[in-house]
Parts: sequence; structure tokens; C-alpha cells
Amino acid sequence: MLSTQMSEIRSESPATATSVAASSMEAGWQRQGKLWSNLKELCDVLRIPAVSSLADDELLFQHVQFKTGQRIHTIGQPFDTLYIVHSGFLKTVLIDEFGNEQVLSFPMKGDLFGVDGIHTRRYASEAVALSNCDLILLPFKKFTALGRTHVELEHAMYSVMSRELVREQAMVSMLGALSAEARVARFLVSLSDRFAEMGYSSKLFNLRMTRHEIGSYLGLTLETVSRTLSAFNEIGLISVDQRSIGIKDPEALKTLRRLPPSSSRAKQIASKKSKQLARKTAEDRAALEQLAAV
Amino acid sequence: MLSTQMSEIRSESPATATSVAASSMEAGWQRQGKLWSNLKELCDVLRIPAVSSLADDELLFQHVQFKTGQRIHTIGQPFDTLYIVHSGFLKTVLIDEFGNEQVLSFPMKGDLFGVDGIHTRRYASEAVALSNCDLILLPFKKFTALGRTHVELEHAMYSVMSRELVREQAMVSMLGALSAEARVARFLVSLSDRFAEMGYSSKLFNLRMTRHEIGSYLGLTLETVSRTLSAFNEIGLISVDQRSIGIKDPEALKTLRRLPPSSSRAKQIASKKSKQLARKTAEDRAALEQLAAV
DNA sequence: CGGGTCTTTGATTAGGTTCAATAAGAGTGG
DNA sequence: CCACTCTTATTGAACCTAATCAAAGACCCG
Repeated sequence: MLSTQMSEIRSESPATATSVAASSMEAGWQRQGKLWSNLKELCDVLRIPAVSSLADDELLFQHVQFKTGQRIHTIGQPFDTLYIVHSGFLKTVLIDEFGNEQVLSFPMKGDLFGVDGIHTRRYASEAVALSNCDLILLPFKKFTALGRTHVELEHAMYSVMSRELVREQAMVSMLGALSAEARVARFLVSLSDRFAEMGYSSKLFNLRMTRHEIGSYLGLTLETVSRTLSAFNEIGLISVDQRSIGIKDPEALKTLRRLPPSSSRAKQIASKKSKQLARKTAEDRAALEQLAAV
Repeated sequence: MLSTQMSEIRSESPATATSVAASSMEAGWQRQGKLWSNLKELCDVLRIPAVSSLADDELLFQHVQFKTGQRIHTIGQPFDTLYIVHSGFLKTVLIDEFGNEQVLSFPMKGDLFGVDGIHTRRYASEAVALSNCDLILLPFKKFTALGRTHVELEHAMYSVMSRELVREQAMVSMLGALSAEARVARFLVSLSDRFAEMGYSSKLFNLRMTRHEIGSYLGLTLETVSRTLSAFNEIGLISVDQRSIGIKDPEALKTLRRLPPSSSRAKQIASKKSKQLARKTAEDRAALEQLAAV
């Protein structure tokens, strides 16, 4: 029962795929073909420094295609591989005890997911394709073995995991402190940035997810998301038509915050410069913030 | 300026500490002594299977003590070491552009922190001692080197990082979907569980953090936290007196949820059992949830 | 004992949810 | 190809949770 769907899906890239040699051409992506990537391509996709490997083409990583709506892995399913998005859009979700979905992320090109399975050896979340996707499989065993022979790769993977953690932290921070408008604004900006990175237009793009999914991701209801988008539209910050978004005033979106749950905290901290446990807090921070890539 | 505080602090455990041999007795913790742990002790603290090492006592990990209120690392400071809590309580925080603190976690015995520094090579958060603390230093270089020689350790560390990620996910989920009461209830339960793990009473304990810090952590104001605790007190779920908390009805706390932002979503999904993209969702899930450690 | 911090409690407000109804697409089948 | 249905999106109105503002009491440390 559990593996039913997976085997169905995997059957799209049957064992015979092994015979398909990976042409080492850049981005050698075939429409519906089973494809393999070498280590360099893997690093490229992950946006990490390429690993200088001797036998590049001996190490090949299998690709798998998923169609819109298909599930890549489900909660509780035994973990054995990490996934890297080569193309397409997905969502990862948590399901609570009442069947409510909580969207955790929208993985897209260059993102790694499945990491949450390492700890318990079962995936802690569920991943679903929001569009047709091409994913690179990275069997965990293979990966750890690789780390031992390719030191830079090992470090790079730690780095990617760390990046995920930082992203989650930013998410927590956003949910904990920002107003609905600020959340939606930031969401749009981050999407815009991602699209730019991927070589698409940062000014005009289509949302791959529903208002409901956005709302879940941002800790809002779909109505609030819709209303907020409409409001941004009226003010002229963006143009909205269903899934199509046009970014009109990126700067305004970036700086939009509206004194939310925290205007008081700021004052408290400001007036706290007096002697206190961590008394050098303020001064140090001033110096640090210039160095820090916040 | 930047390293000023660190060097002050580090000076508490000077180079001469090297001469202090780590007695391999369990929990060989001295009040104010500089201490070293071997690999086995490290694994014990982290709650991961002990690594069968040949030369256990050659690899020693330095401890450092921090006093209440001291900062372990700050945002933007160059990253080079991970920290493991041997004893004591801390908080990690993000500081936004207005100086507002956002509490991310309350590390305590067995927790690892500093991981967010790997990616950018600078700490992305700030860690502050909420009580006197004894921390084990785990220089990142040393750690990665170790991973190559001790395979189980490597896996264990991936596991710990994965655990952190899962924790953050749970946090996001909580912030995104639960009511104030449910958040506070869960917070108390998780604290209670942690205290139990550490061998303290799960029924009666002292909070190490202020209402303000709890509120920041849970995405609430300090007033709401205070009111909610008072309410729980009135209902008889807990007893509260300032920092002292008595857990009276753990079960009620665990199951407390009060139909929050999501009572509608549940219905939507329930009635969605019809044919849909991921159509086997519901049935599979039922089977999965028995297996899954949700 | 006094200044500061932390906590509690009350009154009021506002942002966001909930409920509800309509409209706009997208996919399906006659 | 169009009607029919299902999903998704928009918008309005009422309600409610939690934030905000305010003030007083408790605790801690010097």
C-alpha cells in the first residue's frame, strides 16, 4: 500500500534507463527522457562551487520526472534519498491530526528537499509536484560516501543544509512578527528574486500555487491573501490577474512593513541601553551590523 | 571590537586547561573547572548512539562556561565552531532591522546550535545564556575531519542537523496554524518533556525565560502569554506563580487546540475526497499515519 | 529600601478570520 | 463545440482573537 504509488511513479524511469548514457553537455535536458547528471551538473544546479573531480563521468545521478499533482514522497515513508529540483515547482507540506495541510516550502530549481527524513529515517513531510518536474535523485548512502572522497562536496552539502535551516529561521521570524501585508509583500519579492536567479522575468510571472497554498505557507487565510493582492494592485504596487503577477514597484514591496506586533518591543529594547545582563549589546550590535550580511 | 567579548570569555578557559585531563567518569562536571570531554561523552550528551572509537581519549573537546546574560556569539560574527549544551539554558535570537528580537529557540542540554553559521561562514543568529552554562566546543573543522574517520559520527551529525530542521518545521507549522492558547499549551508540554528527559521533574519547574521571550518565541505578545497562563491556571490545567510552573493536567494541555484558523480547511479537505490530482491522498494517509511517528 | 525589570490585569481597538455569495477558469463529456 | 461541473479566486459583512495602551503590583539586586 505504502509503496504503491511510488512504484507506479518510478516505473516512468525503469531500470533500462541505465543504458541511457549521460551526455555531458550542459543542461542536456530532454523532454521526457530519462536523464543522468554528473557531479559537475549537480553542483551547478545546487549553486555551489563545482567539485574538482577526477572521474566525473563515473558518478552519475539519476533523474526522475513527476507530473503535476504527483506525490514525490509522503509522511512516514521510509527515507533513503534526497531530491534536488532540476526543473519545475513543488510544495512540501505537513499534515496535522485533522488532515489540515501546512505548506512548508515551495522548492524550485536548485533546491534540496527530503532532508527532514534523515533524522527519523522516515520523511517528516510530504512533497507534491505543482508542475511537471524533473528531479535529481541523490541516494543518501551514495551522498555520504561521496562526502568522504570529495571534501568540498561534503562541505557544500553541510552548507546547503545550513541554508535550509536559515531559511526556516527567516520563516519563523516572519510568521512571528510581520503583518499580513508584509508577509505577502515579502513572499512576492522572494518569488521575484528566485525567478530572476532562474533566468525568468522578475517583473512578470505566474504563480504556481493557489491562494490557499500561499495562505497556508504564510500563516494566513486564502481570503486575506486574495484581499492583500487586490490591495497591492489598487495601490499600484503590482498587477494581478489570477495566477499572473506583475511587479510594479519592487522597492515599495521590499520596504513594506507597517508597524506590526513589534513596535513596542523596539522601544523597550531601545530604552534598555541601561546596565543589564548583556550590557554591551547595543554598542556591539551597531558595529556588527555593518559587517553582518543580514 | 568584534572579538573583544569572545576573547574575554574564552580567557576563562586558558590554554593551560589543556593539562586538565578528562577523567572518563560519567558526567564529570566540576563546578567552575575547565573540562574536556571525549567522544563518548559528546555522543551521550547529543543523545546519539555512542561511537565505537579506538583512541577515545585522544580526541578531547573543550568546554567553556558562560554566565547568565553573556553572549556566546553574535550575528555576523565569523563562524568557526558549533556548540553543544552540556548544562544550562540559552536562547538564540534574530535581530531585525529595528532592533527587535525574535527568539528562535531555547537550547538546553543536548542541543546543538551555531549550525546556521555554516552556510555564510558567519553566524546568522545570536546566542545568549539564560543561566550559567557549560558548553562543549565543537570546532567545525575538527568536526568535518572527524566525520571522515568516524562514519557513524558523521551520520549522527547529519541526523542532529536534520532534527533541528524538523524542529523548525514544527515551529513554522505551529505559528502558522495554532491559536494562542494552543501555542502556549504546546510550549509548556514541550518544556515539560525536555525537563523529564534531563531528569528533572516534568510536573514542576521554573521557566528560565521571561514572558516577553516566550511571546517572541511563540509569535505572541507578553500580555497574551501572561493572560493565557493565568487562564490555564484558573481552569486548573496548571499552577502559575511567576516563573514557577506546575503541570496539573498534561493530557488536557496536549490535546488543547480550539478550532483555530483552520477549522474550515479541515472541512475543505475532508470534502475533497473526490477525484483530484493526488487522489489517493486520503486512503494512503490513513495507512501511513499508523506507521508514521508524527 | 529604592530603581529597574518582570508580571498581571483591564479596557479598547484593529487586523484578520469566518461565513457567504458570486464570478471566473479549467477540464470533461455529450 | 458548448454545456456542465469542479476548482479557484474575488469581494462583502459580521465577528472575534490577539494586539495595543495603560496602570498597578511583585520581585530582584545593589
